[in-house]
Amino acid sequence: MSTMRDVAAYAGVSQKTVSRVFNQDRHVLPETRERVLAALHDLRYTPNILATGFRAGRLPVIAIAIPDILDPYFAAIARAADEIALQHGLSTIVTSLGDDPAHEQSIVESLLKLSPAGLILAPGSGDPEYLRMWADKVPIVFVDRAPSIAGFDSFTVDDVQGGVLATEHLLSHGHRTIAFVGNRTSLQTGAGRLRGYRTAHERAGVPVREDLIITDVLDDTRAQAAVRTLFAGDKSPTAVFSANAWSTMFLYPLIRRQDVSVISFGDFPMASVVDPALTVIDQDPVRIGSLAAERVVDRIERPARRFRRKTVLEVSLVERDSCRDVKSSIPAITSA
Amino acid sequence: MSTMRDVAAYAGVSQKTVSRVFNQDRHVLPETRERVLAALHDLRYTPNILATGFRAGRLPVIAIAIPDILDPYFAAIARAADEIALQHGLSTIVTSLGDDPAHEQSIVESLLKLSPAGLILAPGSGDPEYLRMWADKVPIVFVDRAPSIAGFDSFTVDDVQGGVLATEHLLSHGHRTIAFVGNRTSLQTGAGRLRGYRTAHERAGVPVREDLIITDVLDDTRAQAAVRTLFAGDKSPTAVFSANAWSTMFLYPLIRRQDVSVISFGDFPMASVVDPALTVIDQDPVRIGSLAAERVVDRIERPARRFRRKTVLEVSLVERDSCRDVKSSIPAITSA
DNA sequence: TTGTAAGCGTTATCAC
DNA sequence: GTGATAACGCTTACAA
Repeated sequence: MSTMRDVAAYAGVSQKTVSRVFNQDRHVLPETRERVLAALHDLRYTPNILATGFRAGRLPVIAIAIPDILDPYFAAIARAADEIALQHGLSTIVTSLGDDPAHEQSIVESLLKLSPAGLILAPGSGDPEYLRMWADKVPIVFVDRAPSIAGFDSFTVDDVQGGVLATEHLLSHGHRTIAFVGNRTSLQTGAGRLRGYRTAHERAGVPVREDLIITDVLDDTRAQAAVRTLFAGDKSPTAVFSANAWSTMFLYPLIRRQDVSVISFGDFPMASVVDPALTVIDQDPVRIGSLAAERVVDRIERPARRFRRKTVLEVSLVERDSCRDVKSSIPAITSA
Repeated sequence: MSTMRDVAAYAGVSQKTVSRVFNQDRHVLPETRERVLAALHDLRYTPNILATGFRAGRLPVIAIAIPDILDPYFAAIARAADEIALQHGLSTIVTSLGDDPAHEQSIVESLLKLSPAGLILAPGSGDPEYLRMWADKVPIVFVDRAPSIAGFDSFTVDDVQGGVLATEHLLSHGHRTIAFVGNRTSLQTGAGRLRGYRTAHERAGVPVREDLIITDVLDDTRAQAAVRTLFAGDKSPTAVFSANAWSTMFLYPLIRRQDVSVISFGDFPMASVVDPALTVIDQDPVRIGSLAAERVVDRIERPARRFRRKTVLEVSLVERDSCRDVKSSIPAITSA
C-alpha cells in the first residue's frame, strides 16, 4: 500500500498537496491537480483508514449491539441499519450482547472504545447510566427499548398499544384466562406489553390471573418450565399472549398442539408457515433499523441540529390461524 | 480519557516506562512499577485503541462477511464466531454481502481496509482472486464455501455427501421425479449438492429430469416462478430437494400444501414446527463458526505454524414429516 | 497556490 | 532499569 508520502514523491509535490487533492480542496492549480491525480492513480493510493481514524478520533463504522443476532427481529434491525450505513460509506459492527446483563456493559464499552462514528443499541440490562460518559463523544441511538434516562435518541414500538391489541384480540374470541409469557421483566418492552395486557383486561372487566404471568422465558429450558407451570393443573389458560418473537420461537413448538389460542408480539420468518399459522403483532424491524441508522448519520453530519428524541412506531395485528373462539359457555364478545 | 503522557507526568516517570508497565515488560523496578500502577489506576487509564491499532497496523477485530445475516444459517455461524472472538478480546464486524456479486468485492475490501485481525468469509461470487493481495496481511478463513484457489483455510460441509443423502432419502420413499431447487449455480455448495443429487440418481439407475433443476431461487418472487415452472403441467415432480435453508424458507410456504415430499439442505429454527415438519440435512453452523474463529485466532497467535487448509464436516439427516412414500404403482425401494 | 512543521497516542530503537 | 527520540500516515495550523 502506497502512502501519501510515496505519491508526493512520485508527483514531485509535497505531501500536503496530495492531501489537498485527495480531499478535494479547491486551492490547487488544475495543472498540479492533474499531476497528483495521475500519481494517485498510478500508485493505486488508498488512504490508510487506521491513520485517518486515528487522526480523526473515530472510525467510519457504526456499532450495533443487540441481544442476539439469531433473533430474527434484531437481525432484521441490524440488516436494515447495515444497508443504510453502506450507502454512507460506513461499515457496521454487529455484536450480540447475550443473556447475561453483567457482561453487557463491558461488551458495549469495548465496542465504544473502537471509537465508532455511532452506536445503535438494544440494551438488555436496566441501567444505561454508564452511557452518559460516552454520549458527548458519539451519537447513541436506542432501538426497540428506550433508555430509562433522558438525552438519547430512541426508535421504539408502542408496546402498550400492542399489548392491548393482542389481549383484546384474545378477549374478543371469548378467552377469559389468558397467560402472559415474556422475557426479562426488567425490559421496557416487556413491561409495556404487560401493561397493555392489564389495561385490556381492565377495560373488559376481566380479572387478571396473576399466576398466569410468566417471565424470563429466553431459552428452551425455561420455555418448558413455563409450559409445565401453565398447564399443570386444571386451571390452565385457554389462550397465551407471548410478548416477544424470541420467546414465541421457544414456546410455540411446545404448546401449538394443545387446545390453546396463541398470539405473539413480533412476527418472524416462518410464522405464517407453522401450524397453526401464528397470529402476531407486527413491528416492522426494517423501519426501525433504517431510521436508527439514518439518525446516526444525521447526528454525525449535523451535530448542531435538534431532532425529536423519542420516536414511537405503531404496530399492527396480523391475523392468522392461532387464535380461535374459546370453547366454553361464555359467549364471545366483539372487539372493543 | 487520560493518555500515557498524563500517567507518566502523574507518576513522575517517562512515557515509555508507563508503556512498559502497562504491557507487562519485566524490565521495570518493582518500586517504579507500583508507582505507575497506582497512577494508571488513579487516572483510569485506558489505551486508545485507535492509536494502538494505528501503530500495530491492525484492529482487534474479526471481520465476518456473509451473504445475509437474516439467513439463520449464516447468522448462527456469525454468532458462534462472535462468541469465540469475545473470549479472545476481539470484537466482531458482521456485514451482509447481499445478492449482488458486483458489490461483493467492494464490500469485502472496505472491510479489509479497516485492517481487521482476521476475515471470515462466505463469498457469493465466484472469483476470490482479488483476495490474494490481502492473504499475506491478514488470515482469511472461508466458511460454508471453499475458495476456488488454493492457499486459504476453509471450513465447509460435505455437500456431495449431503446431496446424495437427501436424494437417496427421497428415492427410498419411491420418488422418481425429484426436483432440485437451489440458489446460485456459481456457488460451490449448490454445485456439490447438485452433484450429489445426480450421483444418487445414477446409483439408483433413475434418470435425472433436467427440467426439474431450478436455480437462483433467493427471494420470494423467484420462488414463485420456480413453483409455477415445476407444477405447471402434468409432469410435476413428486418430491423436491431444496438445496439450502434460505431457498427453503421462500419455497416451502408455497408448496407445503401440495402433495409433494420436501427435503431441505440446511436446518433452521422453525423447521420442526412448520407443517408438515421439514426433514432436513443438518450442517451444524455453530461448529463451523467456532472452528473458523478459532483458526483465525490460531493464525494470529502462531503465524509460523501449519494447519490443515481444508476441513470438511459431515452432515446428517434429520428425519421429520415432509417426506412420504410416493403414491404410485412403483414400489418404494430401500435406502442404498 | 504551495510547503513546512507539528501533533494525534502508541511502541521500537538505542542510548545512558 | 530508564528515558529521549523517532516513527506509524494523516490533517491542521501557519508560513512562504
